[in-house]
Amino acid sequence: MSAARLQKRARLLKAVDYARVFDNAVRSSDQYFTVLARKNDSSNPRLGLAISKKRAKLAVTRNRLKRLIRESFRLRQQELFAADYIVLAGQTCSKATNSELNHSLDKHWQRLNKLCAKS
RNA sequence: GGAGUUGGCCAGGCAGUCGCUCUGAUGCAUAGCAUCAGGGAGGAAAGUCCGGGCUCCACAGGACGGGAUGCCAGGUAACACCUGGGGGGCGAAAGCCCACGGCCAGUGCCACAGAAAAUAUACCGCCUUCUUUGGGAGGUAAGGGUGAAAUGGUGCGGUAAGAGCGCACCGCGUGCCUGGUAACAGGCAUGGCAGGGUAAACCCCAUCCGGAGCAAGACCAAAUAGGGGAACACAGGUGUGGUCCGCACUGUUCCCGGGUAGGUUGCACGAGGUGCGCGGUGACGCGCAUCCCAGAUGAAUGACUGCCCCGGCCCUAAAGGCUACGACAGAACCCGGCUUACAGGCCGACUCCCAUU
Repeated sequence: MSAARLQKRARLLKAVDYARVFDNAVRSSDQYFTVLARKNDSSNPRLGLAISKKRAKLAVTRNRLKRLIRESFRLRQQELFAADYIVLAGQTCSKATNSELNHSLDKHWQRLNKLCAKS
């Protein structure tokens, strides 16, 4: 099995999973994204997405953001703490370019790794 | 060559790496994983504005109410769509646009101006007549003035002045004839003129329409609470009480029904695509052959790199270089339309102008 895969088990799929993270999480945010994280009981990190219509009006834009976030998570997941992550869309994310968003996400993953290690 | 009109089509391409989802096969031995093969967004997937299929509910039949449509004919499963035709408007033309039934069934409304906005009526004027020379009485609707709109228009006759008062032509109404399936068009005769506009005002007439929607509907079904039944035990425990009886609550196992989270299904063969032939002016229909062409569900269809292409920018030009740029936009039960958004490009038909042969 390749290390850079992103399977269903690495995703948050249920409402209860989301609720657990929102309930008590560490956060990292900038103008593009807010990323929430909470340690989980399984061995691998899991990803959830929350891109609101308010922040990204067009369906095309929302899809693009989700794909970018999944891609970034997929490539970095080996370095991440075993926790549940939720990425929320920020103010200006719909206007930014792909490379800008990728850089932003990289920073978030690093910062959350430190925060999770402390807690 | 230029200006324009119109119909149709495309929606960057190729390669590599890393992924996502579905289908089939094989293997491991099953919440799956691996390998191989194959499929994986649009012309608008959008707005959710119409029309259907499908599903459930309701329903003897009908009426009222409500809504939609509104020249005619055809197409279609159906439509507010499409095609052909008629009428009106715009344009030099190709062509484009039109809610295009009825206010002599009824009711309402018509600001300002104006004498008067519809039961009618007369400000100035014109004519006749009377007169105390201020004006009064009568006739008139041709002229002036108002208005978006004023009781047909033009001309001639006629008259005191005028007036469809009379006549001709036009308009309008009615009747007949001819052509056309029809809308309608044309012709002839006749009536002297009926009498403003507004129906995206109520309304009238004709035709059509039951309601809700895939979160429809069907099936499986935890945990927790609780309902019904059977068997076992018929003993024990708790409460009431001084104690017994009694009364109330409480057991174990199994079954049944409802049903939440969740899952499966509906869910991808269809008013289906492509090609050919035939019928039709056309929309479209018929026949034959052939193809299987997305199926996600916190929601897949992507990211990165390189090359090319098309724009843009730099450069005197070429060569070359740069690039945050690559239209509008993402399926969610499925079709037929409409509407709106849209970088750039390709193909065809037609009109007008200029030049040349």
